[in-house]
Amino acid sequence: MSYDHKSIESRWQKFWSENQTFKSEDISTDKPKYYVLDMFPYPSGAGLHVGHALGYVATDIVARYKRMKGFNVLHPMGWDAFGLPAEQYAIKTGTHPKETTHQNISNFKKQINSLGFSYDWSREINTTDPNYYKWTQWIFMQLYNKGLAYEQEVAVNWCPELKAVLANEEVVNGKSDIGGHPVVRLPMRQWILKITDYAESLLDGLDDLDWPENIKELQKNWIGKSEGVELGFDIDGHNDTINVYTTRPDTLFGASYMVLAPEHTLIHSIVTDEQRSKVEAYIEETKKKSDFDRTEVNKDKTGVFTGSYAINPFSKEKIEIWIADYVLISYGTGAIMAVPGHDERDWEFASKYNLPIVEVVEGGDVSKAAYTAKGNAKIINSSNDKTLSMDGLSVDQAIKEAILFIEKNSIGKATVNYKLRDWLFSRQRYWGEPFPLIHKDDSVELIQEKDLPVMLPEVENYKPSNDGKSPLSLVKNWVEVKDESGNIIGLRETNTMPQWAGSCWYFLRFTDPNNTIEAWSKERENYWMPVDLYIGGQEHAVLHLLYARFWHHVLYDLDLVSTKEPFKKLYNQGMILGDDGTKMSKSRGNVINPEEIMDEYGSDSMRLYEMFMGPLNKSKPWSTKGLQGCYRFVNKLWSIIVDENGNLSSKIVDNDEEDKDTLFLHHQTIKKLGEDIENLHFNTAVSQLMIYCNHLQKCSTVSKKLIEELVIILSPFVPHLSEEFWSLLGHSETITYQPWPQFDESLIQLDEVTIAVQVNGKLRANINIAKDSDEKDVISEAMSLENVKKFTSDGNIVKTIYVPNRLLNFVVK
RNA sequence: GCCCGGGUGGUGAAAUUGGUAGACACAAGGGACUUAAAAUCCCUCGGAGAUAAUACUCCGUGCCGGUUCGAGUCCGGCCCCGGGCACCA
Repeated sequence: MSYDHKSIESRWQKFWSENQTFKSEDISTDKPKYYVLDMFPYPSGAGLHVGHALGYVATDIVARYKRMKGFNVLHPMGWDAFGLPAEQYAIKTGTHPKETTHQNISNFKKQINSLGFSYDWSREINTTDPNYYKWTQWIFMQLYNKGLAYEQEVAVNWCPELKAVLANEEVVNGKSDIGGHPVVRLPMRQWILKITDYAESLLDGLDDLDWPENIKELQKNWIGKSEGVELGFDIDGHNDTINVYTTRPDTLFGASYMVLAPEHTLIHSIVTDEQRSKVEAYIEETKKKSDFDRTEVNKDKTGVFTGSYAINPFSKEKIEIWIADYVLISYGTGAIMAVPGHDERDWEFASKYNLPIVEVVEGGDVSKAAYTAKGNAKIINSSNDKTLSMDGLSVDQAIKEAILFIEKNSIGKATVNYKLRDWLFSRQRYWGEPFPLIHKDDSVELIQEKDLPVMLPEVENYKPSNDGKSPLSLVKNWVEVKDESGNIIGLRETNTMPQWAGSCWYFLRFTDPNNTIEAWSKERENYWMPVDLYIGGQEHAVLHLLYARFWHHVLYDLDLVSTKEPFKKLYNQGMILGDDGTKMSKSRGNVINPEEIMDEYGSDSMRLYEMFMGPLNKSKPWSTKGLQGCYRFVNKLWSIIVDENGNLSSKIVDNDEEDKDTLFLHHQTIKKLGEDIENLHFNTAVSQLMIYCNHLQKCSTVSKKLIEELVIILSPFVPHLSEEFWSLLGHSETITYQPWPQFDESLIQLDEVTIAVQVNGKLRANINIAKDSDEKDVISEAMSLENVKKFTSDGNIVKTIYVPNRLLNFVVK
């Protein structure tokens, strides 16, 4: 009988579902816990992608392995279902996003189940379910009460095409991350979360995390901490001072002009009548520019002189004050001291407008380019009788000296700045979580906790308006909040929360998904958190992964969770490319549909192949030929264990006698599989299984005990097939909770080893000799070989290097 | 420009972290079985040379140099590819 993957796989999927095989204990008193999590998907209409499967197979193998190692495993799945596609589909067709979402989820779930994943479906969650978003709103209330949510008129990233405001993280090169539509700056009233309050905390927490270095680096760069000093420059003839932020106070003597951002409020009071019209025209010009145009690095710098002067607090010289859009109002103080000698941007600007360039760090030629060396570079031209002298100091020393002087004379103080901006948290959208907020006259109030959730109302029109009002603003009887006698007491906030809100805490809800009294019980949270292993794509490096950490840090400070960091170990799966080596896309026609693959070859083969393709974190091209190789392997396994009549093969015997080679491979395979799964090196685990099975195929008999252990270690990779084998081997229970077999280290040791014999580092011969032979014996054996003699006879052996059981090297001169 | 990754056969990749480079698989070629095909099984498979020989020699992990008895692995300098950030003072 041939291997019929369809009937085997559907039979065991049904068995697992009916028996709730993978249900975790809420809290186990005798088993240690292991929480292994996938980044839950947005259930798109396109269905499951082979790239989804890659990460899910990896976590499933770990989950199944840990169960066999005696852990109480939490391996849940859910749906991050609020989001634009369902809403855009609703605008086009009038179908309620709820319906689209429902259909997509059931399709996704069907596809996920057909891959044989061991999820505990009793914990399934859906971010659009009021029983879930009730608690998303509740967490927002905690943030609000802690003073971390505020409303402000701000220049926002408005996308006219999507008719929505986007977060900085969602804007890429002046275009929307989703769809690539142009984004412009517009002032709008918005809800903002003070993530900047947690900049330091988020930076600190990274140190102890077992995350890929590049992701940590990405977050570090995004937070963008810089240490410097904020100091005031007096304005000549005014009472005001201009505050600037600099990381190079050592170059203060070289500050030969100043620049204010065009939005800077001081401009109007310092501009001279003579320059006023030019300055105002420039400000107007700036307003018209998109953020993208303004931050384009290679564009020509422009600016206008204000007519006023400031006094350099170190040199006491009068320097011109300009405005220019290369200075950003949103960073530092919105004003800079310009040091053209040692800053490329300032140099470019000074050259264009003929502003003085002063050399204060020795080593370059400031008439040709800015000289930006730091560290030990020497300070020159930096002394003044009235203030201080820094000549001869290194840059590092001068920075310290300058700060000391600045603080002592109350000119300014040492300051830390971050590139991270507060998180714009409202969207003019229907398909998102409503805010638990009511506007009353001039104030805003949270609703009562007992009134949660604020339900998303039914609407007829999902289209946002052109002026940035959410479709919810049209639902009068929802917006108006009335008291018992029908008087309007306030108006609901009509913006909704961004897509990221639901995913900021879903891993907490999985620990206690059906709790109706609280978001999670402290006890269960304490038992399960943190997530031990989190696998997903790299695209969330500064979005979901930073936002979720932010919320978690806040919850920790509020004593609502027991760990500061939510995800102990993070691992990024690589991308699966099309067989042409490019990204899979419909337009290229190189998309592989997992359903077709599973239909033809079975999900066990597909799982195995995705793991065998290469290292989990690397990008690699799909090859259906490669998959067929795994299919061949699976069939080979079948032919070893099952005979033509579908019974257990007669070569499997109850005899315990085994030859050394088989025992060696058997124990080596158990050891290697365990190590490889722990290290997420699934590709080498699969190849070890292939090596072992190639050997077994050649054996005339194999003991049943070995086959049983083999089937157990196979089961995380090919779970359906393994259950089938397990039952053929005479077991009625699932294989899921069989203990992982022990390996015997002594059987992995060979009695005879091959030692490479080198002369001057070049291989000249191999000798087979008893393991742990004396160095003397190895040398005399080696010396007797013709080829060794040939290369050693020309000179004297000056040195002999012996690596036991591995290598012998003669150094001949 | 700055910060991360990464360059190994025709292809996906291994290499116990300084010790026999190319495991395992794909593709290709040859053979067995078959009327034939599929499936399966066996053999060859980095390059060059040499041989009766799968005895042997030389070259080979992006390029150049260094450390070492010995380098894919460590150090210095480049080149190329992928990703991220980018007028952040």
